[in-house]
Amino acid sequence: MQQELKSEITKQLIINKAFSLFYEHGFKTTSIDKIMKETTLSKGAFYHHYKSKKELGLEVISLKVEKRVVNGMILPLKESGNAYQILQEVFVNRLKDFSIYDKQHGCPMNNLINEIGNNEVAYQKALKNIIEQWKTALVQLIERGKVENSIKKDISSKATAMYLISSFEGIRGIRKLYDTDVVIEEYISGLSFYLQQMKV
Amino acid sequence: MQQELKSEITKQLIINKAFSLFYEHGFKTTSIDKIMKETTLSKGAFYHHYKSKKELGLEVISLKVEKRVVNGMILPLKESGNAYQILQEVFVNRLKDFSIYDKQHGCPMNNLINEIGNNEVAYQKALKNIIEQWKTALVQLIERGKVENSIKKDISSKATAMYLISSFEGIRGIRKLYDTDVVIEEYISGLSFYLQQMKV
DNA sequence: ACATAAACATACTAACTGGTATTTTTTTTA
DNA sequence: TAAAAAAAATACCAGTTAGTATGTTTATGT
Repeated sequence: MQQELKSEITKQLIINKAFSLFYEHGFKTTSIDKIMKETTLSKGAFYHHYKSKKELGLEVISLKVEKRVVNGMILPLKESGNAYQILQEVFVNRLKDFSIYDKQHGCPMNNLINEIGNNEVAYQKALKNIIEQWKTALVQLIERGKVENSIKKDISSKATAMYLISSFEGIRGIRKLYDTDVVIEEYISGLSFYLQQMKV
Repeated sequence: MQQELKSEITKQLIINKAFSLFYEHGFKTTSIDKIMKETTLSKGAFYHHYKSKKELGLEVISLKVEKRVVNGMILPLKESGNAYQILQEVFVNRLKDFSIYDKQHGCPMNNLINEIGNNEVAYQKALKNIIEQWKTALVQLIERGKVENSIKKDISSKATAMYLISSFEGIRGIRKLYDTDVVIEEYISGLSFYLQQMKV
């Protein structure tokens, strides 16, 4: 039982270090050696817990990357309150709350989508799953807004959800190229204008 | 003079093959060996024309990637006609005209932004330059629309331009995860709704 | 036609890659 | 407490990486 715990702790250590390195340097250029040097464990330890780099990648996506999006962008949508206001706050606040590091390094999910999104079907599915969760939560919120009469009834929830997600992920990438927040401020201004028209 | 031409032809050959391989497999995982195997020339030939992979990467960005965006998204904005209509057509038609291959592989620029956009300042600058050109062209078109009275005068051109670019690049990435055009159709629907509100 | 230089080829290096085989250490169980 | 099993370490492998050193071939200018 103590062994089981130890194993779990080691796996978590590997996953956490792997996520950080993938985020900082990309997936392909982060080697198992580099990850294990960070954990101060050996390569043998890695291949005892994981059968391949691919398996690790999938765990990092489904545990770390997904959790980040769920906590930052999905759960806040499910809180009670005015749907329109929640929509506005979540997108704007999240963007403003990012650290400089996170702004410079973009969205971990979006980085992976664009780096390995068309390499392996398994990665594709894992990443798509996150997008679908996000989309579903947005659609639910928008539908809620229609019922409570804070959002216009004639707009397409799915289209709006998809457009919101696209623009958010897009700006997260583009911001990486800049060293100021100007593009983010412009994005927020464009977003606000977009949101306003769906306000009832 | 014949030599100069030969040199230019070889460089173009290398750049073209490099672009295709970067687009298909990503920048980091495409080696000089793979590129030169495609050209049926040798590694010696490569290092005679380029001093490093980085130098090649920068040429691919400034020649091939930039040209693609200029031809597909920027030049069409400068044609005469109703500004609002041009905006709508360029974004929607471009997206619909992509081949299956291009949909599956995303936007070459966006792929690079997310793969190497925070690695090297040189890459950052080259990619940012393309975004800035695109943004400028969009701002000009929107301003033109305001003058000719096809676009509302109270909207921010810069914010709108940035929001349009963000969402376009975002959906190009997300589409890589899917095997149907559903997300693209939703995006177009969301975009149309966004555009409608700026119509005078 | 001959020296010069450009274009390209061949052979190599040292570091790094994902992964394996084997051994040692630690924990569990009977 | 001894055998079994899990956790981790060590040493290795074959293939790949960007880049270099040193050639050979081809064009150019005199």
